[in-house]
Amino acid sequence: MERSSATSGGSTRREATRQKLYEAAVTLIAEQGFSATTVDEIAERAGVAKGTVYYNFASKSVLFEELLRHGVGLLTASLREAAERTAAEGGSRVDALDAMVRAGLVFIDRYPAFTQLYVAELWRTNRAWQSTLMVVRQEAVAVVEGVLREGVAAGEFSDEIDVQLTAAALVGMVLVAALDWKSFQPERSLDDVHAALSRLLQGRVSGKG
Amino acid sequence: MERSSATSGGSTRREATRQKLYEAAVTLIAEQGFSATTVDEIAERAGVAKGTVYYNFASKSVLFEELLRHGVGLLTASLREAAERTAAEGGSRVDALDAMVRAGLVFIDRYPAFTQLYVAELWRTNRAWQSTLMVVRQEAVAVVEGVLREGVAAGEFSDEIDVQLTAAALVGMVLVAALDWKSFQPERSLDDVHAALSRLLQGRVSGKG
DNA sequence: ATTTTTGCACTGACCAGTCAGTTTAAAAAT
DNA sequence: ATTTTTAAACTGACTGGTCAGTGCAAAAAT
Repeated sequence: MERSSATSGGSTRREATRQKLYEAAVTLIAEQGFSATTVDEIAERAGVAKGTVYYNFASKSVLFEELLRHGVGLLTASLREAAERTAAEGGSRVDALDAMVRAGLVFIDRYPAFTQLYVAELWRTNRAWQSTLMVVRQEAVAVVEGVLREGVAAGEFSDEIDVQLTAAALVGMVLVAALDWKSFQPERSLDDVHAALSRLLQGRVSGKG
Repeated sequence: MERSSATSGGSTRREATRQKLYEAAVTLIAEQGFSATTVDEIAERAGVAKGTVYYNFASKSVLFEELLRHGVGLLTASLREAAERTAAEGGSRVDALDAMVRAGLVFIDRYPAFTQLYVAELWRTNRAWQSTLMVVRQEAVAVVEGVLREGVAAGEFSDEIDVQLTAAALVGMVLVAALDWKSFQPERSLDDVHAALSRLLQGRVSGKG
């Protein structure tokens, strides 16, 4: 298991330990919440000594904050990639929105525990990691807002839409539908769920279809 | 003795105390989460001794469960009323959906803390009140599903829509948009937010408008 | 040789739940 | 009317347990 360090000083062993801790923490916190999850549990599930947690992270809160940043970083990158790919392929803004819906679903499909945890913490106030959460939320929502704004500028969307609120509503639509999917109809395919949301997104609900 | 408890107003001493405890608990738990909120805090904010909490509720969890039931009961009643009123006035199913969106917004406007708390707990697993939450969620979503199903039967909605998933998506849309409203643009009026969501609901996003 | 991990004992703060005793107010007795 | 009785409602100090974080010497990995 030798992994030569192409990058500077950063040790690979340490990184692997941190990754194990992220994975252990994310599922436990998703299930139980931050306060109800103990550091001993996290260490045990990660197969690591408690001292190692504190060797790698300053505190339980810091571990959680870095976990949040890590996870949302993945989501944001994925959304951005979807929007850019669509644009490069000459798709419309609606196509871009649709591609982002799918990217969101793929993310939630792959990291359901992280999504649960994120939703559970997002609207809390008076918490230590409040500011981290705000920053990280804004990065993700901003990608959606960007596409909406471009669409309005290009005359593709009505200039009467409320960009900020509409972005929030779209994110909510995907988030809640996907969590419902995972919780109550896990046997359904991603394509299936995507198709249902596309229909809603494009207003193809009314009418006999 | 004979506490004349049947006075329909429900204004026995005990009932008043329980109400105070609900109000104290809902804001604290919304801010901090269940585990991070102590019974001492709840008692203090309610202006009551800790023992009183345990005189009125079997445990901290039971207090929370009854709080959940209480709150979702209000929401469900409100959604149902909105749907029925619209039908009685001869409105279409889209009108009913729209009225329910507004009822949801009104509820969140009035009980923002409850909404926060509800969303934060809804998708958690392995929690004591899991089953309570499921039941209570289903009651609320079922109202939306009912309207969608009627609409499909009446040919008002496409028979290709996925009722369950669409209902979840609609609930999510309103929930997330409203929490965003309260968190980041609290100065906006309810009508304003409602208008933005109506537009999205009716697919009036694409096009120059 | 240095970084990282382990194992484990320890501390001090914190907290859910208990319980013996006190207050409240309505009913019964005088 | 006034006093006495009763049961429900409430109080708050106390207990037993839990948990984040520490300290450190030895071991393992690089």
